[in-house]
Amino acid sequence: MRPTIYTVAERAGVSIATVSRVLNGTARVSDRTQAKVRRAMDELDYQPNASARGLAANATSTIALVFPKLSGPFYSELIRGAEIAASESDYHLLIYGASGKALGQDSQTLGMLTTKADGLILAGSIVSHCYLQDLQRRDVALVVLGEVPSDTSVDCIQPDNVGGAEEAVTHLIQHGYRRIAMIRGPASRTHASDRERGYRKALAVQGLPHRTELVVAGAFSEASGYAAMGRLLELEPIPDAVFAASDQMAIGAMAAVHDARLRVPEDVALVGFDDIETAQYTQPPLTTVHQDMLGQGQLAVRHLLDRINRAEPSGETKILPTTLVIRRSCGCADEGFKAGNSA
Amino acid sequence: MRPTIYTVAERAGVSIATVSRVLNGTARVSDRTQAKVRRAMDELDYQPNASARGLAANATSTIALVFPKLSGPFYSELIRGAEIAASESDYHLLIYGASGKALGQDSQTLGMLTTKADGLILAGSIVSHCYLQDLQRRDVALVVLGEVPSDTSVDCIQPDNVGGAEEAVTHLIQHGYRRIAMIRGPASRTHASDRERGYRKALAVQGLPHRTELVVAGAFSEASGYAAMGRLLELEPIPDAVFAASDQMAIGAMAAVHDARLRVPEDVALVGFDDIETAQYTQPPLTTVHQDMLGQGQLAVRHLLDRINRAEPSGETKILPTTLVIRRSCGCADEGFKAGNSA
DNA sequence: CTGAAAGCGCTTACAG
DNA sequence: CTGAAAGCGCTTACAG
Repeated sequence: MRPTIYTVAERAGVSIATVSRVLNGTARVSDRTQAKVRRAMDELDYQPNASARGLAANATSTIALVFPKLSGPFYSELIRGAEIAASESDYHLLIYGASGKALGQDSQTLGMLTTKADGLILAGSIVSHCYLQDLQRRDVALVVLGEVPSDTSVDCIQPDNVGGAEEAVTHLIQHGYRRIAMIRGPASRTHASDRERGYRKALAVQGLPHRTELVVAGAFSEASGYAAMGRLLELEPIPDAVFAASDQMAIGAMAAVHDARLRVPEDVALVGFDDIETAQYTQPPLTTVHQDMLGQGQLAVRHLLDRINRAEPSGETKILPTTLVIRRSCGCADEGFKAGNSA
Repeated sequence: MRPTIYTVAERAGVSIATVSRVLNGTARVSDRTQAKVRRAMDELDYQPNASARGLAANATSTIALVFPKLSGPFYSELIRGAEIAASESDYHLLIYGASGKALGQDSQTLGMLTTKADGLILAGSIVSHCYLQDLQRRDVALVVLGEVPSDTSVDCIQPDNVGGAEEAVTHLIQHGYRRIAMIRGPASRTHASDRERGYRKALAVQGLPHRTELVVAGAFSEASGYAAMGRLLELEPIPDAVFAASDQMAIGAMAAVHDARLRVPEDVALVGFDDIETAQYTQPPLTTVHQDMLGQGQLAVRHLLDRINRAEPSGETKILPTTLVIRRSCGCADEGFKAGNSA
């Protein structure tokens, strides 16, 4: 039915080895032969079979991107970045969302993915320690996006949580705010504690005291940010600025301020972290720390391809810089949006 | 190195055919043998090779989801829906973003995908007419998400553009608005003209005249919505309500209203279409027509799996219902968000 | 219920 | 520069 490498070889009057060579460019083929083969392929509309290639070459030209749950404001940019970098190298992207699966099943699935793809990118610290070790033992090419158990030696990619937070809080201090609170994330997440570390560091560098009552915990969600801000507004006096460890919490916090008949930034300034798309559209637009998910996706793929191609040693963690995006919630005035946002 | 079906067979003291049978459940195997085989598989931590299976069975258990460009506010929910439905049937999802590729190359890539996946979902009407015909001729299992050339007979899935628009405009009329404008999409898109059709239908049903000066064109982007609203605000009198054919245009329009020192909904009411995530966070929150991208993704995969498994005839187009999400930009009062949005 | 064997469509030493 | 041939790890008639 479908043309195979045999059909092409026959039509071109050469052996299948030769067809394979022009297909892959793995060896010199004379120009004349090459031309004959290409013509035959064109005429037959030949498509090499990916499974056969995968079996023979022991390489699939695909990368699997695994998510804990396929939701949240981040993963779309991540996928886009990964897809861009993958297609640059003629790789394909297999998406797996480990949504509601039991752990045991997950281990099975990761195994399966391992034969469908040449390497795995694990996003959002899904995989428990033992799976990681298991995958490493099997010598699966691997990179983790996000947090990683400290005692494993997997390659991993992270945003600069400490530096980003420090920059945000320093900016608030430069505005003249002195009573700066923080809504932090859950203690279990290293992302959260890194961002708190940045907050403290900024205070220390600028010579401000660190008051524990100004740090309240959230859970990275809007609702938890709303509640946390509620608690901060009961302090006397209320903080003059708040740094939230995620935009979602900042958005919740902003609603709490509105509901208390106060204004951002006049009564309380607010800065978030992440720069999710929504941050541009809050009222006022949210000043926040941009973490480049597109770039992280690209970097993850490129790094993984490196590991697939050269079996280098591993264990490094790459920190991607963040940038402070200044909008209005911090007290700065910005341009509004008719300027940009074309298309 | 890695265990194969031979390793397992040897260890279990059976033939590879038997191992294959318990792996796939394709034929009765006695309980005793089955147990032996399973134990051997466990002990060896055996993972069947996907490429070998693909080659032998001529089926890959994967579906490719192809995007014109992997961006915009929709595709993430679409991917999530597709992934959920795929994993329910033990399929995997291959993501391909036909970003900046030339058309010729795309044809090549679609061919390649065809051997890596058992079926294709084409999102956002990327594929020109001739590719579609080409794919159909090759008998590739196919479903299109979105617009489709009217003279082809591919299966396709669409939101109820006409009905959704009609419901939105009817809601505005019930609010008492009479001078209702529309910001439409580009004429080339059937989505756009379907939504305009719904607008006209609502006016007609409610006995309102259709004034051509109240319909201005946009390009589905924020900036074009901003510009379009600018033109509407020059009319005398200005419209008392505006239906925008996309949320992105509605968001641009809202900014134009603010910049003109007018208020939504007091001076102009506003309704969008799509219900992108941002719509909840505009000020005021945007009333809009929700189109269920998650559901469309799931439906697309299920439909495709049907076609893969039973080679039924094709050509139908499924219309998914939309729902009007009432927030505040239309003039209704809503609850605000501290109620919902937990986690 | 189980096995021997052919075949899926490629890649890649090995010769020449 | 080119070809003959083995092998990748499965599935699936065909026998029994």
